[in-house]
Amino acid sequence: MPEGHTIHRIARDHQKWFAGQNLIVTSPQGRFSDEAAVVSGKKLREVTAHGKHLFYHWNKNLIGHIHLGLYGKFRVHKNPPPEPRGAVRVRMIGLTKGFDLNGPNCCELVTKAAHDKLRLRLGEDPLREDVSRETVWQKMQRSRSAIGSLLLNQSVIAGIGNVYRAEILFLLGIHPQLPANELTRGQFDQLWDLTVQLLQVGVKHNRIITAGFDGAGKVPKGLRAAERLNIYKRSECPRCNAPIKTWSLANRKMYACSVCQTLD
DNA sequence: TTGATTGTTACCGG
DNA sequence: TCCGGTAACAATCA
Repeated sequence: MPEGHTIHRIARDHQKWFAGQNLIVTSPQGRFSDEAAVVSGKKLREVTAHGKHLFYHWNKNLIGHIHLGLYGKFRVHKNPPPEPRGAVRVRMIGLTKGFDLNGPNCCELVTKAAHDKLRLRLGEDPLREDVSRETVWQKMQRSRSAIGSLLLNQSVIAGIGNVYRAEILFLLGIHPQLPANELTRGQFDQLWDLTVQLLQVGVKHNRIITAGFDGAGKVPKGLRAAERLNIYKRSECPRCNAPIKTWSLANRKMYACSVCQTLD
């Protein structure tokens, strides 16, 4: 389900709802039982996000690391919590509400050292305040990989997924197979600014919206899911009606307009 | 029942 | 070392 905007939204919500509280942490279906006991009843200090990774800081050296992968899902509920649905990996209960977590790719307790090491592996997160656009520019300059491949590479930019990749490249008229080191500085700056803008819109509205902006960049309201996107899962270009081509790039399905997005 | 999926990682070969 | 391709894993739904 998630790209970076979802994860940052969750971090923001969980920080607001649970930070400072002594959460009850359980693992109804096991697979996190020992870890749950370690942190249950301890005060949760802070919830942070980097790319698609979530971190629950109980203390300096005791950090919950969650990655949702393709299927991971949080279900937020008011107290008292309902019966667990499906294989609930971990359940946290705060003062007024709590959540169940199903199907995460990763759900573990890590030390500060492991947390730092993991974050070193990750690239720049456009949604974080400590982000460095120059680092991303340098990595792109050094890579002959297709730009459509690099955008999904979490060690370059952390947080972009398959939907944003297709939408960003379409909006800029860049062919996904363009080698990253052939991007001009101007193109890169455009790409970066658009990425930051779209991800921020995503966090604010809790959904991916890349279509229907007016001249002032105002976010449209009341659009159906299919109308919020330009090209992802479409068959015709909304701009020129040309057929949209699809192929596999970096192991995921790429969508691009056969006319608007050309090489050179 | 089948196939697809808003993801990541390891491994292999060029 | 870089890079692309492939498979494995996770859970849900149309």
